[in-house]
Amino acid sequence: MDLSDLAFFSAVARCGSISKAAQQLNTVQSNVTMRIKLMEERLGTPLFNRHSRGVSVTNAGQRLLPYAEQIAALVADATRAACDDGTARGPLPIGAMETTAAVRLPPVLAKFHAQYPDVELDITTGPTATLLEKVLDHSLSGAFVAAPVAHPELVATPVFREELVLAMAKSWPDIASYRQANRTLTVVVFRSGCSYRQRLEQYVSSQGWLPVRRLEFGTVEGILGCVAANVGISLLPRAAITRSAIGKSVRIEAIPQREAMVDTVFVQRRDAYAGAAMRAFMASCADAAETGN
Amino acid sequence: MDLSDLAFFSAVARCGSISKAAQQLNTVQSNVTMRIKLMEERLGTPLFNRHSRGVSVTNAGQRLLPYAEQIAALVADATRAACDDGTARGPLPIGAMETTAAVRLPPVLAKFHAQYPDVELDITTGPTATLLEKVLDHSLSGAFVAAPVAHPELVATPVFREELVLAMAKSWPDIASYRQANRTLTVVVFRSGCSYRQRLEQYVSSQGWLPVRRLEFGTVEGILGCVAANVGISLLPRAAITRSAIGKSVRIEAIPQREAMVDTVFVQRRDAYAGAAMRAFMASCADAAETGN
DNA sequence: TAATAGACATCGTTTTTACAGATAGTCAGT
DNA sequence: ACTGACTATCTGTAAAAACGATGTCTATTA
Repeated sequence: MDLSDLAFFSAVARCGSISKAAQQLNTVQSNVTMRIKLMEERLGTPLFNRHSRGVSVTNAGQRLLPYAEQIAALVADATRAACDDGTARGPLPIGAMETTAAVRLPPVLAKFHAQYPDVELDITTGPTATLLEKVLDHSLSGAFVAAPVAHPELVATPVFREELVLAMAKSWPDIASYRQANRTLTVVVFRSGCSYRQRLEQYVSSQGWLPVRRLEFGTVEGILGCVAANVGISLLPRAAITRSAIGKSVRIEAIPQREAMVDTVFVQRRDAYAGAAMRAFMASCADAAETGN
Repeated sequence: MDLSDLAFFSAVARCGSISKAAQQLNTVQSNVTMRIKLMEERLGTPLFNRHSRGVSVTNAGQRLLPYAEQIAALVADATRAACDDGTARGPLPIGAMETTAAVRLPPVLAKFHAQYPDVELDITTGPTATLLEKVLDHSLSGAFVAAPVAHPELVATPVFREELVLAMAKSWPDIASYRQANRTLTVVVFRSGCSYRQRLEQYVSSQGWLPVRRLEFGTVEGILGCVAANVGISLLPRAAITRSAIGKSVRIEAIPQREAMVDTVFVQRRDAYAGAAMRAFMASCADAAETGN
């Protein structure tokens, strides 16, 4: 069994079709057919059921599939490990929550890039759940997400600590009045999956502020804009508000410490190879965590 | 990078020589040279330093080596997993301590073989330490060794419990006399690495029986023969003595419970794929552990 | 029911890659 | 300088992979 065989197999399994896999692999269908056939002969067991609308993986294929993926990931790691001569360079795909990317990362990235110009940083923002998935499937080398993270395949290092505060327009009425009047409260939140959103909803319901109307946004600036425009209230890291230009025109109201404090951790796959670029990046983060926190 | 590339690389690294690796891989030297060269080109980093007496791995090679081995092991696992159609068959290399192999295994193996004739059992005996190494490097699928086993990559299942007893010739003088006379005691033991041997030496020294002369043997029968011939005393599982033909002509003396009881566990690699043959074998063991213990 | 479209299998040809063998170059020890 | 043990390179051959065209099967559709 060959590495390209495994790649062919994975592609066919993913696509559920030999023809589609051939396209994706930049080759012709007969080729893929042959390779799969050979593979099946060598293994002595069929990997796919053929039918008129494509193929479906057999039980044997199901058993093979996770291995194929793990092996591919390991080989990728191996090449990285071998090429890694100790100088930080090459691509470094990192994920971050929107707020972290907006508030904490800019100074870190600026310094890091100045120090290691050969590292091609690629920051992807998204909610915690999405980021974790991407780290797990190797499409991100690491990510900044909200604690706690408990997954056997991940390791988390605390980096930042945020105080979540309520943000509302200066002219926003006293919150207590909503409760008394049982008026509908509009909360401006990040898209589903964001852990800050969960905090806010939890807090809102603990305060008995239902019913609630939600407005979703993908960026800090978007949310703050809405808040400033008197659309609703939100829950954001204090730093995200104070450091934003619009932040000056919103009112901040603290919530109880126990519900306000949230740690931002940097997660990586436990088994992934941390190359020089990665190690340097983590060192920079640790630096930032100590000084700027 | 190809799987056979990794095999070539591993072989060269192991042999420290391209020529020797070529022999081992059943191919010619030029071939290996070329493959390694291509590999180095593709990786962009040299993997070996060439000198007149062979090659030595570079730092990059050192980093790659563990991956190469892990990937090879994974691929082997993957093929097993794919081929495994639920019927137990194929090779099943198992390790066992000498005493376990002599006393506990025969009935288990007999029954297992009757039930699963297509499994090619291959029992290797050796001391615990050696067996654990072999399980770790994938040359054994599992092994019966003395508890406790604490290794992150291994899982251990208790199977048998043995009572270790002192064995000596019928005419052997009272042990206390040795201590009083400060005479040299001869102990007949398994070769180094056996955990029963450790127990015996520990017990002997705890009793203040030094000085001691050691005689090493590799088999239960050999040890019992010596013991019966009045050469010395030994520490063995009670069952190993009572079930042996020579056992009738030796005297058994119990030692305190706390030092006598030892568990035999079955260890496997945590990450290895347990095929149908393996699962069936473990079921048989569990059976034997329940009924015959 | 016959035509059709989409999907996999098969076959012959071409291109690429791997292999074996022979030869040349390199370095340490004598 | 010679020798022995290695590795690098070159070359023709053999094997394997890729390609493109064609065949076959089946579910869908007119």
